[in-house]
Amino acid sequence: MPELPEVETTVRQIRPLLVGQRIGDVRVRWAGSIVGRQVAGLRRALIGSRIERVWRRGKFFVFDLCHELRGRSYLVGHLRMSGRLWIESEGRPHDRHARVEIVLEGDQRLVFADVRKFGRLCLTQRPNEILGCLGPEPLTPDFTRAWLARALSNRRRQIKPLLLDQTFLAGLGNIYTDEALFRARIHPLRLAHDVAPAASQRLTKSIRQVLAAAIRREGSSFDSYYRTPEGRSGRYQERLLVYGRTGQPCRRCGTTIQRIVVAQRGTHVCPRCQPTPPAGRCAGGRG
DNA sequence: AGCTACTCCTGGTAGC
DNA sequence: TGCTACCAGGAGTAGC
Repeated sequence: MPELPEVETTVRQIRPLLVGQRIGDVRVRWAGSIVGRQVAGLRRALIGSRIERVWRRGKFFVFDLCHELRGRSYLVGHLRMSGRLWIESEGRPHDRHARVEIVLEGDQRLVFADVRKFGRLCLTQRPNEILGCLGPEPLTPDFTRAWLARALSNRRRQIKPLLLDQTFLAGLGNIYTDEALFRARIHPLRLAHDVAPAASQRLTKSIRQVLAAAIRREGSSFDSYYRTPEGRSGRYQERLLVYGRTGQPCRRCGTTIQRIVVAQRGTHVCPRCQPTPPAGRCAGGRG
């Protein structure tokens, strides 16, 4: 599932092919991919616009657009579970999961494909209405040990659902949350305010490390859905320490990796490296 | 504030 | 082989 590393990889690969291009046409093959199903409005705004910038915030990708008559607008998108972006020749037969196609100059098109149809595109003049509520970016200087320690101390909430909350920290999903918690030796059910200072420091570092390493390997192709825009599988799944390793030995201590459910999400833990919080030090969920 | 349950979806797979 | 049933999961929302 696309998380920060997969979206970053996607943006890096499509950016050089998109910036400076003018949009010639837009084909919406499934209106549900457009927020509010405003297909006509989306087409009107996009056709004739030039793509000025392609960037990422959390798991969102953003195209800054400029139209000679209509001025500036922003296409903000989210890949959710199974969304993909790539650029291909207009001559190719369309992919059966293509939901939106944006026709560019030079006989090329940008394809937004999405098997499970959870992904969304939103055209807006005010991207901050979508992006403004996101927490800090974990790979920028505002994400520090001091910030995380203070933010955790304020929250009475299980650490895993907190890390998945995009308004708390932007970009982590199920895979990299499990990986970061394992590396920091924190059980996912531990209450945020109960994470020890040393563990909080390890967590800051492990979040940065796991995301940076995953970007270097172009993300994780854990299921068959994620491919880079250039058509390759990610290579970080080979490095995963707990995610998807239920029943296999922990790479650190050899104990069998367990799968539990936390906040309705499949969650992978090493019961020895990530000891279960004592009773009263974790809320709700089962171990 | 923070929990659970439900919704949106399809492809893959288990069971018969 | 072919059918049904169920599951995964990011994020939004409702209800408690």
